[in-house]
Amino acid sequence: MKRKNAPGMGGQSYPRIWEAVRSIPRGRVATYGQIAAFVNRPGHARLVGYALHNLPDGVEIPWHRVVNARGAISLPGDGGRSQRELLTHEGIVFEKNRVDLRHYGWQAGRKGSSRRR
DNA sequence: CTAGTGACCCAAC
DNA sequence: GGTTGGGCCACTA
Repeated sequence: MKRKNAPGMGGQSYPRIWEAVRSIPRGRVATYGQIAAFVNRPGHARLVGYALHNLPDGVEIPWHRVVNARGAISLPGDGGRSQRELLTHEGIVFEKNRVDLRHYGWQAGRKGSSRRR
């Protein structure tokens, strides 16, 4: 099948992901899976990571509000530390390099039922 | 088209 | 509780 594998075109999914991330309210965090689902791409959490890595500069995107399913920062190196600082500044409470998705997670509002392992 | 990679996720040891 | 491995699929060269 003729696939448009032309270089430079890349994924149009990126803008969508950026918009979703931009939709994250302050004081809240979203997981890669959540964003992936938001753009109608269930299971493609990696794509979100790709998009964030290819983040365009000049646009205000709260990428620091995006964490992995465990509520931890995946970005290694300095970026991770910066992200923690930013989130803490937003009012997010970090528990040993982890945030409580029950309270800070986007769409968090689940009662009681804990879904973990 | 093939091959390699990855800001992930989950199950198992 | 942390560590290892495999899988998934999109994107790049």
